[in-house]
Amino acid sequence: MKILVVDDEVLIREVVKEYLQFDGFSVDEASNGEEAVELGLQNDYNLIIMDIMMPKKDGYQAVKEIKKIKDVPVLMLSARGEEFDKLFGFDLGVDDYVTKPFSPKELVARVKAIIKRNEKSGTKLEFGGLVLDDKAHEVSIDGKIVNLTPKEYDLLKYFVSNNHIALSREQLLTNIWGYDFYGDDRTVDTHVKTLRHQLGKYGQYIKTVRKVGYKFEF
Amino acid sequence: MKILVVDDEVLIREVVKEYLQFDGFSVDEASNGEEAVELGLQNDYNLIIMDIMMPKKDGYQAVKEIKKIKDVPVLMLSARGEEFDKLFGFDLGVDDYVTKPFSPKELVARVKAIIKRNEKSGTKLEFGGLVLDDKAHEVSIDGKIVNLTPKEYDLLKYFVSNNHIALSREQLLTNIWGYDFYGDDRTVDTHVKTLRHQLGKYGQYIKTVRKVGYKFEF
DNA sequence: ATAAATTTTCATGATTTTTTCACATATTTG
DNA sequence: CAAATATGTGAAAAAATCATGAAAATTTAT
Repeated sequence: MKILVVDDEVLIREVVKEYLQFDGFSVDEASNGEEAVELGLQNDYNLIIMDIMMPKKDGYQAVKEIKKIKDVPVLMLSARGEEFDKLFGFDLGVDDYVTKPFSPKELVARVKAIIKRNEKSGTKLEFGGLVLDDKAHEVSIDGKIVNLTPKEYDLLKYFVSNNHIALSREQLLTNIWGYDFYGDDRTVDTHVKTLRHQLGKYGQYIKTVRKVGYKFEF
Repeated sequence: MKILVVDDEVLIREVVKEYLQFDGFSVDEASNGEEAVELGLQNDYNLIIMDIMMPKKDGYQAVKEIKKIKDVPVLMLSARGEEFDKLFGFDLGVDDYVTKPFSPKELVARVKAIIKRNEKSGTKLEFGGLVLDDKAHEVSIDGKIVNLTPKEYDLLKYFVSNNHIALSREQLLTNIWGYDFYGDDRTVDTHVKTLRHQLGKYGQYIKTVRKVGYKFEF
């Protein structure tokens, strides 16, 4: 769960960050609209918390530019007195807003509410930064999508859904390749090799179980 | 546009009602949870504004009972200090909340925001410059209307309403062509080809999921 | 009824993926 | 330690899958 906090006041950023991190969110910061657009387009955030009044590029403009390209939820921070109408009248597609000064607790509650609304029911298997989204048929490491071949994907899925369980080559073959696979046992080895390589630092979690096969252990 | 305002304090109801009516909403009132449930089930409201602390039946309970039967947007009113977590931790499906004391202007802004959200979801699906207006049965790219064939339209609609979800050819065939289609799987491929072509630079967002099918991913 | 538009089929070639296999490296056993 | 056994690796062969274009079939409009 990644959130981008955009505000020119470092103090506010820090407080918000702390609270969000306490609740398990990973937080990036930007101090103005330009930085926000840059980060917002580069990364996939679950939410962007955006101040309105900022130097270089204000919050309205930044949101507009990001939303043009990406569909990401936005919560606006506005100083009390700033026009609400401006926020909603203009079709920015803002999900929520909070007026300053705000209680961090309330902010976090709203953040959770937005994320919940936007959550596509989780068929996600997560192991640290390794995420397998079965619905999307997609694997990512530390937020970056890894392109796995179909077999690699199936293999990984089978591994992670059998965390801590040693799996024989035969078992892997019958369950992933199908009962009618008559090829070489060692085919598994090759796929484990490529999969380990694809998973980078998470490759080590596929452990070799000598004389038996392999197991995933996180 | 009909809104139900539920609060045991008549003064609050009156103020809220006045502001909403000024903005062209039609407003009903209820002074406790029981009345709220009754009215909520009888009428079709675009929104229910619900206080939490009330005699006879509290706001939580009332919302729960109404939501069980009907899918209607809800905005909760909570006294400052009441637990936010309770609202969101429990899966009530509340759309927003406002803490007392609130500025009527803010309340109205939030009301408009909720209604807008719920309207939008029915008719227009937007992904950057790609807009599918289901009411108009029309697709446009960067403001320019694209002439899609019926199948292309159906296919795109199914894709975008399943953003981030991998769809098998079979799934696409049964859901778009109908369960009684007995033709070739590969028909899908051809339509994806033409659709991609029609969508120009947005064609790339229909991704091939090897060995499975396709997915739209924006 | 004829023309136009749309949908479907299908064969082709390009591309990606899977498998095999030989050799390298590591571990266990006698 | 040496032999035996098991796994890691790279490259090449084999296989599978997809994009594409064109033609046939079907539906819709004129």
